Amino acid sequence: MNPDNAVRTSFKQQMLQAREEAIIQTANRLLAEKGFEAMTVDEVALQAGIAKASLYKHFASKEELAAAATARVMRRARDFIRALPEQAPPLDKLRAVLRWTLEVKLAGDMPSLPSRNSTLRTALIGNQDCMEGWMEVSDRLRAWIEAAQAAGALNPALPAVAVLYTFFARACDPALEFLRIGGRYQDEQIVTLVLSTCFEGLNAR
Amino acid sequence: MNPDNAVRTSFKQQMLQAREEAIIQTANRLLAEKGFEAMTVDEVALQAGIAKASLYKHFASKEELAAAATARVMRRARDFIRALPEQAPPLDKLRAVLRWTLEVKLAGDMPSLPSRNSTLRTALIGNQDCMEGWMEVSDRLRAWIEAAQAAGALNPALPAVAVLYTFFARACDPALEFLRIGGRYQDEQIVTLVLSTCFEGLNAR
DNA sequence: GTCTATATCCCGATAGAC
DNA sequence: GTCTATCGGGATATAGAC
Repeated sequence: MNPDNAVRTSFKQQMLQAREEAIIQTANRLLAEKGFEAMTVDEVALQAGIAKASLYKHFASKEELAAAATARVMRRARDFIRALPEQAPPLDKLRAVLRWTLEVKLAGDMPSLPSRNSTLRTALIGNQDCMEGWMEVSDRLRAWIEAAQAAGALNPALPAVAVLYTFFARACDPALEFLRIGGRYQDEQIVTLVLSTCFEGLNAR
Repeated sequence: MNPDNAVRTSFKQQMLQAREEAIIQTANRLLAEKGFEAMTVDEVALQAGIAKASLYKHFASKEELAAAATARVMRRARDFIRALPEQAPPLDKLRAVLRWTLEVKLAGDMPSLPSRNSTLRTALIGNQDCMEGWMEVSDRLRAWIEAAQAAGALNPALPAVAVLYTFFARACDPALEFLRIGGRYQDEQIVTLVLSTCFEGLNAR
């Protein structure tokens, strides 16, 4: 096997992977924009500059495509979490993760998936990348939550899992869109507001 | 015109209105269960025990049907708000409204409408009942929010509109479903947890 | 107004040539 | 693997009899 062959193969594979990444990015944006049900495979293919039949060579179904997009954002979250300084206070890290989440959502990059659709749930659970990312993210956040509670920074009366779910729920909080549509606040202010209401609550202190 | 005629007409109209209410209730439940896109008119008609063509005599489109369901829940919210004792502390009333909202959601009676679908948005804005209910609810809540802030009960640093949107957002908070699926908490505990995280925040006090 | 039956369209998925 | 062209199913909406 001559080297040219190897080079050409590698190049081809790189092109393929790049195209696949482009498809996933497009799907990701459309999922964020209109949700799983309203997103059509035609639109993804069109905006990705590829024929629909070609897309189906990469992903066996619309559900698998959405799962790939979900796995991607899970990987991004995992990487962000891993990159946080180990010795920082847990509460700071949790705030940083929530800030990151809100910024991704405001950037239009947070896929919004219905928790009700059963076929999609199956695809998400069946996707190993997706599940692994989710589990690592959950485990690390839960550990930080419990550490923050032990340190007296987070309310220890709340079950850790409830805090965790509260974080996840903020990833699809429509309050951000409401505030943006209102037009009175910049994205940075919106993030600060939601961070504040989430951690400090609505009550006066 | 003899009285019998009037009675019969009134009776017929009552029957019609009752049937229409049944249709809206069914749509409301399905909207809560699976959302606007996944809900089908066939299913609404089937579960309401009516032919689809008959349903379309009452509502010109799927969007108008969803708008009617939305108007209904808006009316219910308005009635609940009106019935609260005028002299109660604003914060108590706000907590009562949020509690009512969460209980309605847990009961499967809170229609979940995508904020992105443009045709649905048009129908909602075009529905006078829907808009009137929304405006009255918003106005009353905003007044209570500002009063609570003036009384030092709610954080005065938060814009009242941000607090308002936070309330509305809780009406479609997936954290409730997550907690229920987890199976470790009863509905009453879930309501208490979300109320606490919303008003007192996640931080220790 | 209610029904059965149907029109019409759109979408997910595939066939088959290249 | 990519394309054009198409299938098959299901959804919204309507026709027309009663």
